[in-house]
Amino acid sequence: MAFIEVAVPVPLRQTFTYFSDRTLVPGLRVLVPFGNRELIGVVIKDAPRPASPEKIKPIKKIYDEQPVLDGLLLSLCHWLSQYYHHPVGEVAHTMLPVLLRKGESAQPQPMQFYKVANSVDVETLHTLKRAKKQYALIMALQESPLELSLLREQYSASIINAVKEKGLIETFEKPASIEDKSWLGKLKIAERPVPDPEQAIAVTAINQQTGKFAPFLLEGVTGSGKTEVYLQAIEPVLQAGKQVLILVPEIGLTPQTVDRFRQRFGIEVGVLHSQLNDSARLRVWQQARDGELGIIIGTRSAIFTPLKYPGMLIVDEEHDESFKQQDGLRYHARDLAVMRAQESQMPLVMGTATPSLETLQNALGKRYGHLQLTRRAGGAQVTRQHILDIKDQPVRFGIAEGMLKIIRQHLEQGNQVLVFINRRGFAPAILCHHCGEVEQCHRCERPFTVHRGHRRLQCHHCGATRPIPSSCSHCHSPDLVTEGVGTEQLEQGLTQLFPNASQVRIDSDSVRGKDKLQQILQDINQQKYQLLIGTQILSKGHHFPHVTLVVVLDCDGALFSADFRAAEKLAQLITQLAGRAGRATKPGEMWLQSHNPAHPLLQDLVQNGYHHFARHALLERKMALLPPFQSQILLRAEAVQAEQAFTFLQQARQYLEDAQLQVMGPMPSLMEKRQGRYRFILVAQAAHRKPLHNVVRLALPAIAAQPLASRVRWALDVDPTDFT
DNA sequence: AGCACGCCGACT
DNA sequence: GTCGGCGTGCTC
Repeated sequence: MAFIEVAVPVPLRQTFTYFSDRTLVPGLRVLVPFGNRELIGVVIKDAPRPASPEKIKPIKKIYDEQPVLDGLLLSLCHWLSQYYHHPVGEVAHTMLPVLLRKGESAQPQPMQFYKVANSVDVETLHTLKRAKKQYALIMALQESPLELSLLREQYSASIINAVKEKGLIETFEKPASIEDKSWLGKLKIAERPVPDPEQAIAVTAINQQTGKFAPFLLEGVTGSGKTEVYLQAIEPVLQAGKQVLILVPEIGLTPQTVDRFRQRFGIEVGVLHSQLNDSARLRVWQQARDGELGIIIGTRSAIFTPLKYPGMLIVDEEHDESFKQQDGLRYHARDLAVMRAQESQMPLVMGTATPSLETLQNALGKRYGHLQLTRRAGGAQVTRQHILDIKDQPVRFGIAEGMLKIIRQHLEQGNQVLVFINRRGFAPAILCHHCGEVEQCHRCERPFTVHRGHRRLQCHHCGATRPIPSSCSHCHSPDLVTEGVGTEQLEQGLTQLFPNASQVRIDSDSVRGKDKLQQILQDINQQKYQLLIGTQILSKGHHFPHVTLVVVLDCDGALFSADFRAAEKLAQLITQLAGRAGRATKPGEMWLQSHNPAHPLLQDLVQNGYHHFARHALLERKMALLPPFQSQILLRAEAVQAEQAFTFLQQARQYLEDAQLQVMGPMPSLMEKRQGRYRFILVAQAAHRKPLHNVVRLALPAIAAQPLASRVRWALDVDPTDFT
């Protein structure tokens, strides 16, 4: 008889003890009775003899022979639970593919194949000469048998059924087997370009660290060939029979990206993206665990893929926000990559043209190796950036008069124009249309946020509020502006202003659906549209050779946002956008509309580029006592009755009072109300991670035990990136 | 989170 | 008289 500690998927910060007639290794899935239901939990370790053994229930079923969380992933699970202060059972659950959470086998499954029936001869084929598609299917199968799901992707159900009815094809099963490292035999390196000196230096630096924990920031301007560095850096890793895991942003996982890796090495690439179905996902997971895949490319959650032969980790577009999970276990895949690289003693390459300030600070502080690519391949020209002062200018639909003229010029030359609305982190600041002065909190020197509902300004740093003023505190002009324009308003306005230009809107609403985005992007590059209106999505990974003008409308919103990261995000966006437009023969220009053309961050960005901007922004963060120089933990609460959420945080605040911590709030979240619930946040920060986490760890049980804790929805967010 | 138990309002 | 509203208490 053995007592076993099991992590159960419930939001309780504890494990539960069960008994079993045999000892169980950590990481196995087991079925356990829990209250009046049964749950699938993960074995954590042997438990000591419990104080009250009569309460202990038996383990009902053991799912695995072999742990689904190996030693390294299990220790990552514990780390996650500690660091993100999240219930260990939920962490374990999040780390597993959906089907494994439901009790599916983790072993390779026999695969169903279709082949041409033995009875089929030339004559029967002849009868198909009018059924072209059926004929093609048979010919394809004659080439080689195909797997069920693969065949379904290429041929419609009616065609498959038709030939099946005629008895022309039959299924057979390929027994499950583990083809450990089978890819190694197929590995052959396609011809590769000669790296330029900077690329060569980067590749060499990375490869000198094989088998060691070695994080690198690969800071390379757009078009400088970061992917080529990845490709050449992983070459010896693969040749040594080790695996490479590559994380890419949500939107960056295109077939082209995958093809580039597949073609260079001639081996199958495991792909994990958000639209993949559960069984395909499980198969890649299993193949990676059993060493059957050399390269795995995936989005955020791919960081939990087990690797039998861990060789190297790559995080592409390291700065991308999609690496941070925004609900449940709010982990950051880039930070987890660092943990995994450390655990498995392997190099980690984080590549981007616009490093996050967190990573940049680590690189400047020599904790990460810092590799730079400053040269653009193929003589591509830099998009010239300008700032358009819109103080006192007539503005129509968010576009200044002067800007309209420039747009018209580009359209008349038959070029495409991209109008970009920056709504991210949009917190309406109030500023003077005459002098550009922004109303600020005197104590924090941070802009006030307008809260229309209460007709008040509020400082999102200290929580102070005051009424909305009627005139500018600097020049006394009554012409104060707050709100930016929405996409729809802009779209209507542009139709009115440029009736002859066909336009398309690209935001998360208009591109919902699997291939919609790819289709629109294709249409854009075939010049079916002249005016492109868009948000975030446009800045990621796609290239628009016919766009010669990029207009960014609301820069002020980001420069004076209550979200201190808004300026960094704006700079990343502008830089990424600038890299996407134009080409060698058709250089592009970019115009940024602002009431504050002299703003140092904006000036720095336009004149000296992101590289320079980021180093300045770091200095500002340091002076303002903000991340990455301070650690933050955010407590969110939401409730139908605003009062309840507010009071909950107010009470929670008491438990967080500590000399080493600064606690701010509670204050309304930037987006005060969502889905009928009022949302508030409380921010705790400290210069050092340790005391902050210690205080939170001690306070949590008390916070969770508050009567209001079960009445409001609340959650912790460690290292928050989003204050909406 | 779920799920049961428990105590007060408008229905067959 | 019962169905069901959601408050609160527990889960090895």
